[in-house]
Amino acid sequence: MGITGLIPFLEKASAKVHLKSLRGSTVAVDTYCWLHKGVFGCAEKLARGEETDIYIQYCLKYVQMLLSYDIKPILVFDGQHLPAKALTEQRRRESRQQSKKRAAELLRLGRTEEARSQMRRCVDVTHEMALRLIQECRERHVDCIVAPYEADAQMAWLNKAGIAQYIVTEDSDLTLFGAQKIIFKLDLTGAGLLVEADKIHLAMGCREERYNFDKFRRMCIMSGCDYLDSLPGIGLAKACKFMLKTEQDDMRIALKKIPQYLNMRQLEVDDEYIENFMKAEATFKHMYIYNPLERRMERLCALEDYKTDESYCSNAGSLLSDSEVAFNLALGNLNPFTLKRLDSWHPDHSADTKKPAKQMKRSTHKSIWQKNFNAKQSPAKLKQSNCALFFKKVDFVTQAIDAEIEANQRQELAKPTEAELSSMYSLGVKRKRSPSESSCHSTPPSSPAQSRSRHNPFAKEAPQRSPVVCENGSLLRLLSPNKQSPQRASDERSSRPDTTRVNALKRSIFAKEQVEVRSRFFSTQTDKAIECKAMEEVEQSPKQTGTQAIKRMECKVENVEQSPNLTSTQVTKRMECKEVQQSPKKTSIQATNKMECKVEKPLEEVQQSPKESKPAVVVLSSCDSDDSSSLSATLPSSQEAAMPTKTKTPPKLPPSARRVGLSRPKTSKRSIPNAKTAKNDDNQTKLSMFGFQKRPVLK
DNA sequence: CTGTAGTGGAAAT
DNA sequence: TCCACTACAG
Repeated sequence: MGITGLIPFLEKASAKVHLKSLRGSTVAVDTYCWLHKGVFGCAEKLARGEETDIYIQYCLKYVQMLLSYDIKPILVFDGQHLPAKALTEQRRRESRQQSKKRAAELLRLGRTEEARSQMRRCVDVTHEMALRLIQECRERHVDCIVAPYEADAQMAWLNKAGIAQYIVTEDSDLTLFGAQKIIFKLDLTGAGLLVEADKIHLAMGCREERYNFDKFRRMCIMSGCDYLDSLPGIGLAKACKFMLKTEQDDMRIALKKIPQYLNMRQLEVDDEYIENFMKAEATFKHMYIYNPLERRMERLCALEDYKTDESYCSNAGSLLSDSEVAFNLALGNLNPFTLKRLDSWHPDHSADTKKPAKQMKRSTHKSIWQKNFNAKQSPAKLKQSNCALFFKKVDFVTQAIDAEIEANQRQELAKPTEAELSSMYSLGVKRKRSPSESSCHSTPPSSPAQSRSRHNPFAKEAPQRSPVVCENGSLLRLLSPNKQSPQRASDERSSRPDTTRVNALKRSIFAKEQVEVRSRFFSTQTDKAIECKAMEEVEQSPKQTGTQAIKRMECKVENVEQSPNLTSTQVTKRMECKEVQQSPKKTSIQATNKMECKVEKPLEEVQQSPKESKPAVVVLSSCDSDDSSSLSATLPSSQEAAMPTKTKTPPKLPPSARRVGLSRPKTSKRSIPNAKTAKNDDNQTKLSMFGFQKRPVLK
């Protein structure tokens, strides 16, 4: 449900966000989203009526994650169905029943796969399931609240009242209820998409002074929402166009002008549509919510605020006459539909009957059900936590949480700053030496099983000692002689013994000390074999792409040297470099002249595999006036060995001197047109920046 | 060409 | 339910 296409439409009002930047704040959660996803994991069991708590554990995982970032979660649950939605709910229930029957039949026929898919369709999130989660949350001192009607309105109110600064949901309707900061698509790594209401004008493409929130809400309702289908042929784009065109505030008049303004003569706007439009708008504004501080039901916005006629509020719910019932409903003690009593928890007399189980993390935030809860505290807290380097010592009941928060903080501290990142330019190479390499010949390709484990970020490698880092310049020169000057590189090509000597030296050093050399790739004979393969692909590239501005190069490098004791992570066996957006106009010399390498660490990936070495994107970018010539190599994942290490930008040398000695490989009978030679050189240059040597000339 | 509407696959472990 | 993709209408 929700508004079709609203999240993409709000792209300009949204930004990626991570929970770590929300420390100290309070987040209202649309728990139905979590429950629904959790139910998916155990759909079969539930369909068969078996006992399971998989969905509970799934939700608790999210709760623990929020707590670990010192975020106070408030779990919000749906309450009664609105009369407007009763029909659709009825239909859904029937469809689920049908799925259930079909699933049973398919099972009898032995068609398990099909039965499984039907079972997924028939599972429903019941209030009993919600209550189980609520009970688990109570033990953890995590606030829960059941909305009288829709959780959306309840969360928007919590946001408006300053109790929750953010809302976590998957339902785009939240924006229409007037929530200010909404996080969509929150995942278990803590990343999500933040949509801010005060940026909506950017998405609508209108100046801030001409924008008001009503325009946006009306646009969404026009495009079709839960309470009103759209007029045929009207979607978000047309609705937006119309709302920006009209200055008429009275929708009863404005809506009549839709056909005229949108040049859709055949469109008919009848009075029924207009009435329903007014009702839908009132539903979003005035739905009943529960105010836990005052312990009473209220409208999300007072009728007086909009001078709305109460007759439009027939879909906005009705006030429960018995405040005790309303209170217990909000606490989750009652089944919202039958009002049957299922539990009798009361915040005022709830002693901790049980001691917390081992490792159970408890929230120490103030409860919204506490009599002295003060909503104003939270924004202040938030303000503090906005400081990038703000680390607050949290007085947690359990050490577990404290430790986890500290771990998060350490992790962040360990991340290089932007300045540090830009000063890095080389690939860090985490090398592992395998015995087979002592012969300086390329190792045979690893078995599929092996390579799979290397590609699996969760695959565990043997624990390793912390690497000793070498930044010694002369050692670097020794180890990586072909980087120093083209002259040397070409010398090396002509004199094999040199290379072997260097390799032998490298090996001895690697064997004796655990050294991580902060340099670009070493070039070895093993590498040469790889390079040959890579170069073949590079050669094809100009041919295939011709004069296209964007070339893609993929070099697959296999069997790079390994050294088991260097880093906590893995082995380089395969490296994929993708060249993107390489301007063909740039000559190799230009490109070489100003080429620099930068290392970027995508934070999300770092976050995802904190224990693994950090994945890196290596960007070799030309520093020419325009940035079009850049080469970025994405190392597929952390266990790929080529890892970033710090190195200073190499000294600038005159163009000729800085050509890193790779002449165009004159393989085969393929004659490459002159026009393409430059490009080819360019590629070679880039390869050389990775430490690849010239492809041996084959005659 | 733009925008809407319809279809099929994925969701969790 | 949401997303990506495609077909179709204006």
